[in-house]
Amino acid sequence: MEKTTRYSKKREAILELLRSTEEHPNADWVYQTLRPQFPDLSLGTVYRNLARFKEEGVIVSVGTVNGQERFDAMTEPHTHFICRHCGAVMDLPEVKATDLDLAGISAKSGVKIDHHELLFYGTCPNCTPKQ
Amino acid sequence: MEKTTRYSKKREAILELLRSTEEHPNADWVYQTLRPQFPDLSLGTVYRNLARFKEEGVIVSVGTVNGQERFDAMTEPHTHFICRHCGAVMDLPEVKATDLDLAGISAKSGVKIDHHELLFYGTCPNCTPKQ
DNA sequence: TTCGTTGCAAACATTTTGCAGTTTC
DNA sequence: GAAACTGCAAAATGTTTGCAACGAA
Repeated sequence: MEKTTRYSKKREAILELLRSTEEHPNADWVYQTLRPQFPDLSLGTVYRNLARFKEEGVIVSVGTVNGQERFDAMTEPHTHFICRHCGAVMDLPEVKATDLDLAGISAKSGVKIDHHELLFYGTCPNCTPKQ
Repeated sequence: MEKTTRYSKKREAILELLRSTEEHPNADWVYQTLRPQFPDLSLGTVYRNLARFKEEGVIVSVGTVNGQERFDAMTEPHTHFICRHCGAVMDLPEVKATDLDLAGISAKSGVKIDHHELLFYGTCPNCTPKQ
């Protein structure tokens, strides 16, 4: 039997928050940010809903930074930059990995591709010492 | 004072193993694989040396798959495919993210880039049911 | 002999899970 | 009222670390 879905104020708030931020947050950031509004929110609920959103495909995992998974509600593939110093994750709209022949790649390699991530690593402007 | 480096048979074996495999292994795979040869090897040593190699730039982290970090001794950027089902990580030599104007990107966005990763996600041939 | 390296086990951090109470429908 | 959802706290998992013993130079 399929599991039906019921409304949940907290789930709605978590997704709203993910959609309204450019932080590419981790679970704890979501938890801390929603706490003022939902004092009885629990970290377990955040994790459960993030996992659910990921399964549903409503959000995407950008990767793991300093041991913590980072999420993005922008699910179309786009490019990210990860600062090794402060751990910030930001969009890099300057770069597009669009001209990728996905069908051709699948055909040649035999893999079925459903998503891709282009990640740049380095030092963000804030962490670059201005001399 | 700078720390000097001393020879270590186990460190050498760990790096050798990383260089000789296409598995893109995690720490535990390295540990398990070297155990027959080094029955007194400890997981802590594996982690310590992996961290060290990463700092030295001799190996690179491909990303985190099912909560475990995966490594690659091929440090020049190249494309990887990650199977969502079995967690296998493999090279995708068909795809090249070479025609990226790194200098131009840095100039436009203000970030300093030292590495990049192009990751494809999906289902590998082994996990594709052959009907 | 010095000090870098390791084994071991304890400590840590993040994420997952079981269960009883709450909320949605 | 049934079943989904949540809080809480305990458990599980991957990784790091302190310390005493070991090994290289």
